[in-house]
Amino acid sequence: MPKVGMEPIRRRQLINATMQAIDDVGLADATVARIARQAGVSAGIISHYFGGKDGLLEATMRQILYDLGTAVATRRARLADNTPAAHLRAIIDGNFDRSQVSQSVMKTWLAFWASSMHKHDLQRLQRVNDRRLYSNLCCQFRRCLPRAEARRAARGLAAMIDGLWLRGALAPEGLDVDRARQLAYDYLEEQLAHAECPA
Amino acid sequence: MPKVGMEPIRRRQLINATMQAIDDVGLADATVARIARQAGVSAGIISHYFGGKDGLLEATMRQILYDLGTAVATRRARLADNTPAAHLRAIIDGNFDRSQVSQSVMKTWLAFWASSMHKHDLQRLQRVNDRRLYSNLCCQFRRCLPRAEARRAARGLAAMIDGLWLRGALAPEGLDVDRARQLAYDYLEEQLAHAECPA
DNA sequence: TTTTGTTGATTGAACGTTCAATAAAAACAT
DNA sequence: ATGTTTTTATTGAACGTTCAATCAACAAAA
Repeated sequence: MPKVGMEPIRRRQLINATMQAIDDVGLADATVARIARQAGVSAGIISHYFGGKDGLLEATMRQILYDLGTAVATRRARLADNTPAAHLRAIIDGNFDRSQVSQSVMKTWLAFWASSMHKHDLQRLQRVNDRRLYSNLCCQFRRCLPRAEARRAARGLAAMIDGLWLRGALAPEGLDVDRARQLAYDYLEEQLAHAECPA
Repeated sequence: MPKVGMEPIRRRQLINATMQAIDDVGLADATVARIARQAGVSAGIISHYFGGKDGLLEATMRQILYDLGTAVATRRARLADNTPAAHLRAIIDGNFDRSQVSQSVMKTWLAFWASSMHKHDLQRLQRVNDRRLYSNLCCQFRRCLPRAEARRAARGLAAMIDGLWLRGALAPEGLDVDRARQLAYDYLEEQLAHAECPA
């Protein structure tokens, strides 16, 4: 089976297998043996490509963050108009696309959230993402709100997005994407209602 | 040291030690040895009083849920007036009191959230709490909103509360309780703005 | 003396990592 | 084309560590 250029393939395989394993049995029971089996490879290969289990978990979180960033960036790139509202809706959409709003990605997110509070490497990654969301929101609100109110609105919308997302991850029936997005839209509109927005 | 009636004392000690250990090193590294050391007792005592580690973790989550329920119930019991708004504010207050908004409780909550997705016993507990919050909110909104809109408002406010709470748990600077509560209040007011509320 | 509470060494299972062995593809030589 | 060597990819058994659970022994109160 050995061919050249297997590295990117195996890395992707193992990252996907990690998410699937976390979805299946949770981070605590996602052993290297299970992940490897899920990917259809041997356990030793994980250390070979990622240096160890920690490296694989970090790479998995990086992948998720990258996918999220891409989802947001893509929607902001092809925007109908340049209004703050359009940008903010694109950010909301990106966060609720999340490459895939699959159960496995949401569960993995939640597992990493909990884990990142004590693993320094993961915490760094998580902070970057958190700040990016807040800063993107704040930047757009700032275009039609005073600084203090822009911050307030950004904090509120960020909390709303994460909250909808969290409850979707925890609910057995899963996340109703359209309903969640609508609630975020509604909140956004209220925040902009009393603002003087440029066209 | 052995005296009669140690059971409730030891149980409380070990539950508190569990939260402290989770705060210190996370659920994954909160071993029975560590928890027992934190409580100043031997490791064996955990199996004696809780049947095992799982029993201790479930008891810890139960305690947190109980404290939350108490915090909400207490505030709803001594209400200035009987308006939906007053009840809803009491629910918000209770959720942001949470007996203590300490880092250890928030971290423990988050750890249990992640864990509850794969441990059946914890999932049951978590669902009960989730439904209780939603149902309490919905019930009050229902007093001045049509059913569909009451549900929408309840979902939104629940998401806002959990989201603020989640972001507070993840933020290194911790949760700014007053600011979070104010954002929840603001959202509540917007939801009630277009409603016909009884006095 | 009996009961209740507690200890901590021991046990066995499970885990991540390592590494010698292996196998196939690629490169090279003929 | 064919045979040979080198490189790359992969395996899986063995190892050392860590952990939760157990239980015989013990201590203090009743």
